[in-house]
Amino acid sequence: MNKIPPRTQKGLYLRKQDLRRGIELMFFAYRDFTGEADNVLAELGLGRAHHRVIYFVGRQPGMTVSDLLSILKITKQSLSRVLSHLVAEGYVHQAQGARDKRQRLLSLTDKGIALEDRLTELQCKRFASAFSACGGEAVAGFQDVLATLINEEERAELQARYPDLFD
Amino acid sequence: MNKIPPRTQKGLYLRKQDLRRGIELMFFAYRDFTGEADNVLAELGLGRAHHRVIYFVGRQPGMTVSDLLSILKITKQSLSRVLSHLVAEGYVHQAQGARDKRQRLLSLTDKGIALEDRLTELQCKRFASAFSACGGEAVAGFQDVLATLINEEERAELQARYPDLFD
DNA sequence: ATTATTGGTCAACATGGCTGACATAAATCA
DNA sequence: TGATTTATGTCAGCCATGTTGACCAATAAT
Repeated sequence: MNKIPPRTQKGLYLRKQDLRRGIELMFFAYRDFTGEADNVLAELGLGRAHHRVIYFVGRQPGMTVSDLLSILKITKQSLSRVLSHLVAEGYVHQAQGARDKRQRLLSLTDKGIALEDRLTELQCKRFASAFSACGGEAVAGFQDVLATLINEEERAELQARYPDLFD
Repeated sequence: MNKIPPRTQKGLYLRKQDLRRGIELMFFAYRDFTGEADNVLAELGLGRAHHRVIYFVGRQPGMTVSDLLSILKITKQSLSRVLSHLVAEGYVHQAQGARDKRQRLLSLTDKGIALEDRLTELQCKRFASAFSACGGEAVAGFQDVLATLINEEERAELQARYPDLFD
């Protein structure tokens, strides 16, 4: 309806130009955010999909394949390929579930932990540097906007799984 | 060196937990940010790679293939495949350069403009909604942190190309 | 006990990155 | 002018990572 955004203080960041800047910043920042880790992974014959698995298994050891599927939102067939590879290469350990023997409870091996540390350290350094440069107010805004960009249902799921994600 | 971040006000957002939150928010937000557009594209037999081309050509009509390559940072072979498809399907027009006849100056056809509008509108709505919900301070922080996450050289290039990206 | 659900695998296909080899035309330099 | 560099493109093939479909096995539900 309002092709021209309101001239109020409130609307000054809702001009088409500002919204497009959001799109562009997301594209460029995401690429560089993942780039360094991608390089390390490539040297090891791994890809970004492997990284995601290692990251989330590292964060929540003992999780099931189903847990992981609901976080990554890919098909179990896609995950299976990547996961099998990580198990074969000795990054991830699968243990039979006690309650349900079909389940494979996932955890990182020492080798997996070492890689997770290395990759997470790379990305954390980037964030630490950006956060320091921008300050606490900016960090809060960054977190707030990113959280709000997430689909509502998804955000509810995540909130349930990781209560501290949206402090 | 300091494994434990400083206990100062300044350091409160530099705990490992906060940095990991950054990693996770980027992952989830980026997925949902691209998700809706991906669905539209899939219906048209296009992918995210086509979207990027359409977006940046729409933003800067008359750009060359080289310009596009330096923005997207993929190989010309990869771009060629996607670009040929878009030209064949009538989304993108190529004109011979006047100054340099080797160049193909890229622009969107009416069909391309319509698609770009549709996709950008989807993503802008998401941003407008998040920006409104979070407020101007948060938006400024969001932009500041994302811009700082970009590699320095890359940021310099972008600054030169798009002077208003980092206002 | 049968059926439905859940957890996982194998096979095959598509997209979109990549490299290498090569062609062609235009611009630029010695 | 002739040689080199630049811009573009093509073909062929590889790899990573998404997708479906068919299927198997363990558990839960009736």
